[in-house]
Amino acid sequence: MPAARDVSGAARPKRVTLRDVAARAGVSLSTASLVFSGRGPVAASTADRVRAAAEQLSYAGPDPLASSLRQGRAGTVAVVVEGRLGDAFADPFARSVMDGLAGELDAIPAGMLLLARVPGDDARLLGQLAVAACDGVVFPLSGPRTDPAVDLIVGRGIPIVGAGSPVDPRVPQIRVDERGASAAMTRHLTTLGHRNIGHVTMPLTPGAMTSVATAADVADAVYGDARGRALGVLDVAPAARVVQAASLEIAAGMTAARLLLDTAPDARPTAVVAQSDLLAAGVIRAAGELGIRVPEDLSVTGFDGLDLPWLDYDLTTVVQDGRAKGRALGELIARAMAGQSVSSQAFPTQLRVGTTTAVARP
Amino acid sequence: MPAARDVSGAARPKRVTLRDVAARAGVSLSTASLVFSGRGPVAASTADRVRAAAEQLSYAGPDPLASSLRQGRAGTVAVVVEGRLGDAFADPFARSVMDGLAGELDAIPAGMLLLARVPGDDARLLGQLAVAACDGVVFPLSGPRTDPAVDLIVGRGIPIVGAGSPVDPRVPQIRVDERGASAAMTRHLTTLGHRNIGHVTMPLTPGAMTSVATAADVADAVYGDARGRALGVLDVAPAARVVQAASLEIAAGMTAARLLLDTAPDARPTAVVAQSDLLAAGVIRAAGELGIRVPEDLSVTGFDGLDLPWLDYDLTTVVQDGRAKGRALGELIARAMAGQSVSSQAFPTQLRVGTTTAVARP
DNA sequence: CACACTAGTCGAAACGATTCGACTCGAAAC
DNA sequence: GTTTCGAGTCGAATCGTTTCGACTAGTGTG
Repeated sequence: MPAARDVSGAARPKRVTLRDVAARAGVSLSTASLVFSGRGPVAASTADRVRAAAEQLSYAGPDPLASSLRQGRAGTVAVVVEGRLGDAFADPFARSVMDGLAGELDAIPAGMLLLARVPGDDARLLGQLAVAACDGVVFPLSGPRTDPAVDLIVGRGIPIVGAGSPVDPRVPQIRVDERGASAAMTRHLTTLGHRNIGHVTMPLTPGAMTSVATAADVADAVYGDARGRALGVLDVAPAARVVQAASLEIAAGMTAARLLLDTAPDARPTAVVAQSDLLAAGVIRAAGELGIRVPEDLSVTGFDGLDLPWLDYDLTTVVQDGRAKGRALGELIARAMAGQSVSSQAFPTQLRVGTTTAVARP
Repeated sequence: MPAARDVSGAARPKRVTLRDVAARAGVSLSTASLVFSGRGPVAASTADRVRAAAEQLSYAGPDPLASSLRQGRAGTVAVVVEGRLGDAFADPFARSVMDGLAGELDAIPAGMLLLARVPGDDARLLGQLAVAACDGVVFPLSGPRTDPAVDLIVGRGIPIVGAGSPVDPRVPQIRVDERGASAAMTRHLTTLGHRNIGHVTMPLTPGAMTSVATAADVADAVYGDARGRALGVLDVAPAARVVQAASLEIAAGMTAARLLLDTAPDARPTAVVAQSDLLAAGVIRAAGELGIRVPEDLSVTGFDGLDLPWLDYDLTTVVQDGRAKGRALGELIARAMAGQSVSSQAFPTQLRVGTTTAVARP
């Protein structure tokens, strides 16, 4: 057979395979395989000969694809993040979850295939999942409550785990009691005497714009954690005015906050529950620009428990350990991939009172 | 053959393959393959029969591993980030590069296999690269100037591209003139009359601690872009005092800045060149805490051109379009994977003067 | 009516490894 | 002296596709 030629016309030498190495070392293909996998008993002298042959032929080790096919495992876990990559990782909490998850995947060991659900192009994610070589799929971040990808992945016989979404009996979860934690936070504020409470939600639906949200909007929310947290607020403060932020960024929190705060002082909420720390930072910033003092005139709360050194406050927030959450997800998918049956687990949060909440002014 | 049984003892039905589908549809294996790949002429009626059979057997499409093996392409590109995942994405500029890169990989199309160079565990990355199924490797972020991984990857016959690192004739680059841009920035300051200039570098070596760096430290730096930027400063201001930050975070910039600023006012630099916008933000913050006014008492410059809405200044900085850089990297690896010969390209930057630099006080 | 051509289909040969069972051979056990 | 055993090695089957070349039947051309 002549050497293969690629489009550019350059001669491409035939690839060296384990067969070539075995031939050169004067052993059988199977023995050579045993040397590289270290799985069987091989005489030291034989092993050396094989390795020497590999060296001479500059054989770089067994082809991952062939190896994977034979072994029936891709050695890879698909991880789906919500939104474009640059946005998905803008949230420090998301980063800490991913960090913990990455550590566990390393330990399996498994590679991490990163897939993004680009807003407005759901088909792309489905297509990628259909052809992706992976042994498991993780949804580590808040995503849509229902997801057609689940059918597809289950159809391929691959285990899935999530962090609250997609909601499906076939998807074991590391589950945070968003609603309960959010209700507890709101109760903290009512206990301080706040009666007029505003709420800034994360986006309730993909492509959300900054807007006032009705109870129906909340109930119909696509994103499960935003929905849960909003419901928690409404459980305790049914009259709360709810504003949806357009993204998780500080600027979005500012914009949303203005909808609540830029009004007559006596109609203005005395407390704002934000669904994330970054949104809370935006609220505080917007308050500052409007001359509203925190916490004297306005109490502000967040969610996640981030370390925000540049914030001049110690934010009252709901602390969850993102890295631990990521690790828990990693352990869950590892067990599922090992064929063990796994079930959803509760993940703890803790209310931490800082300097951004105070008793309501009389 | 009896149904395979896994460790847990649960019966696992034999996997349905294209062969089963073909048999059920009453066509040959090759024809069935043609239906799914859409590569050959197939009668519409035949195609329908095959698809119907697939539906009935709940066949989810060709196995990616087998398909990849046969086609000789993994459909995946490995992307190496520096440091733990949570840290690597803490830098907004890194995120924008990754975002642009992800977009181009989608277009190839290719999956993105994310690998992290965890500090202190170089072996892990090597091991992962040795067994990872991928058609190309991208080093989109600043990494060590030399990297043993290059030999490994080249040995496997896989193309590599980078953004300035690793420095190796076999690695085409999207290259920024770090040194020139940094020198231009420093010249901006000397033109404003600054004579005593401080410099805050990104980590020069893995595991760096906050510390004063000598010219030799700079010359020996492991990380290429930190080295280039520092050399640029020293080109114009050879007497500049150089302090190395321990990370890319704001807090690290603050710590480093104190080493320069917490001193007698007449010995203190009148300008600080920081190697990134986030470090610059830390410098500004540290100055504020020390009662040093920016820009009246101290000019501060950054690098990258991030959008920092929470910073009360318009930072003087070197703007580079991270997303475009990521796209350029994606195009480069795409061409290399297509067998075309590719070569390094220059990537433009632009000096943008903001409100953090002013003429030196007399 | 012979001819070339195309659309449609198929069988068989890869792709590059892993793994199972069988075989050989010398050493230890009885 | 036979039997047993384990270490070491090997041949062959297998993983699930894609693709190449060959084949058939029908269609249009001369």
